Amino acid sequence: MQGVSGCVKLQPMSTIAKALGLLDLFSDAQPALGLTDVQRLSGRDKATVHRHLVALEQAGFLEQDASTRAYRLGPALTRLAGMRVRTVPEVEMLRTVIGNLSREAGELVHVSRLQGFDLVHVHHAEEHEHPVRVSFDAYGLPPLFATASGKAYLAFSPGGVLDLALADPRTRLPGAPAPQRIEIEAELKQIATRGYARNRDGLRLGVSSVAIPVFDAAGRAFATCSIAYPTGRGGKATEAHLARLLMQRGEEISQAMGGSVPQHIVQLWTPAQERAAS
Amino acid sequence: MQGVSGCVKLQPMSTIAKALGLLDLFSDAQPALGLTDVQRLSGRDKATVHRHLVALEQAGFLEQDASTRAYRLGPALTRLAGMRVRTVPEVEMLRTVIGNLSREAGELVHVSRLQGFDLVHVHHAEEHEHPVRVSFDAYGLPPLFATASGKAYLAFSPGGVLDLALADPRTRLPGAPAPQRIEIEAELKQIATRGYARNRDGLRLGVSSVAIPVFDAAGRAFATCSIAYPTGRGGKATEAHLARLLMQRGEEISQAMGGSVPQHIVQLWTPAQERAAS
DNA sequence: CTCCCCTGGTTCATTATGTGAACCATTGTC
DNA sequence: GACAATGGTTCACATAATGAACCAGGGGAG
Repeated sequence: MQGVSGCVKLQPMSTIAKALGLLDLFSDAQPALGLTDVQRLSGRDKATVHRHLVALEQAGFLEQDASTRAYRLGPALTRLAGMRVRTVPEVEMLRTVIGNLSREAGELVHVSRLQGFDLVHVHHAEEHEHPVRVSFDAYGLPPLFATASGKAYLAFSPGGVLDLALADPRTRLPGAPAPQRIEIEAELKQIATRGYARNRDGLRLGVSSVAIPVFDAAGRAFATCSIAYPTGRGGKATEAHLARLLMQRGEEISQAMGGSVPQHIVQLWTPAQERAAS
Repeated sequence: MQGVSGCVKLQPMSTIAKALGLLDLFSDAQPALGLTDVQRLSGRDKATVHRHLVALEQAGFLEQDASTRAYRLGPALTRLAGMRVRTVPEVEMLRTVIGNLSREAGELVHVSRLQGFDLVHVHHAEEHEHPVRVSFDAYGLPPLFATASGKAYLAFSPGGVLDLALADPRTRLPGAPAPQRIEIEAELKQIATRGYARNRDGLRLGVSSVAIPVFDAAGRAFATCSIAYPTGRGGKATEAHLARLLMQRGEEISQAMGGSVPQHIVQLWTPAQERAAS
């Protein structure tokens, strides 16, 4: 029954790859696996699997529950991941994932981090060949309420944050009237159920964008990722398309920055059929 | 020159262990290593090291900087660590590390998490043989200002938290007068420079304790770990000894819960001579 | 510019190392 | 008490890891 895996034996997979591959069998749905579970899922021989599991356990990548004998992810992972987050600059962590997103979206992608109520630029990527491009200022601090990013952040933060943001004049465009609390609340609620925030010509004429929050390890929004595009490039369909790409990459982006997306938002971002195919 | 490593060849280290061992060469001080760096540090052959590095990279445990060709810890670590934090209950994550601490301290060890200003019990360990033991109530919610844990948390949290805590009557013993702001501030400052909080007979007569905060991935205090002992068991020397054990394990404890200790506090907790020997 | 040394990376014969069918030991269920 | 799970171990076999020697590029120093 096993051994009929579709892949051709091009270059004989290293034992290291095989062992590390076992870690990918653990999931949110199945966080603890017994020896035979792993054996079944991997399709490899039981003895081999066992030796690999022991090796991974000795390195701290797995740990074994004393009573059930089941294996689960080990403490070395948190240790090393912590080190990575501390030592690798955010820009580096984001480069590939944001680059890919920009390439597949064909538009400008931004990541900003929140400092107080300022959206400070972290990284951007513009890997496309459109002759018409959106210009931007990496050093500007756009007001929260005038951007998709700002609204994405507020929509996925606890209620108190909105109160503080409304009280701060720097969160709106200079000269603009204070946003109506009731209207904003309705819009944020929409965003929270839709999964992403949008903005059409709100900050600069001719520039639209969609945005989602980025979550830290505790599941709190602390940054945002947005795709900006010339409003002329398309209507509702374009927006929906870009938003979908963005949400598909949402989990990857939070993970790249050392965080993780709360489960209920993962479900919001992942269409049911895609989730089924994993 | 190599091969003179002191360890006897009891059981020939698996290639998996060898490869995973390479990850331990990365540190806060040296977060990026070139091929020859790794080769030197590991003492293994260059070709071997290279194959291992490639295997680790392909699995996402390392990534290679495109320009410098140096390797650094990869994104798979944050992905798996996030999964571990989500799926493994806190109690499980803490069991071994807290158990060890209790064994070496010979006293009761507690971990509590902050929910609002309540210290809710997460896990405890009591791995010792003293005939005299400290009893405790896992379901009680002791007032912040009456415990070492509470003060440890406040001392390592931003200033605004103290204001809120002072305003809340639940943070003090029923019937007790409100703490004097100026005195509390002085004590917290002491704790912050000393590295740990202490309590002698403050909550219950005959029970003393020392405590440190536990930090999340963003370096914010969100829980505490304390050692409780009968006041009669010793004086200042005992307290200092237990506090030292606690601080030595501090980083491990935060890491076990998926967080990491801010660098300046690691230095506070680790005596200079110990840091040199790594 | 050439030489030299130091990188990162690759080759290929040798053999140590990982492999897996068959085996044992426990546990729990009918 | 038979049976079917589970986790774990053994040992002959051959696959996959090893490392000395090799290549290629890049940056100083002279």
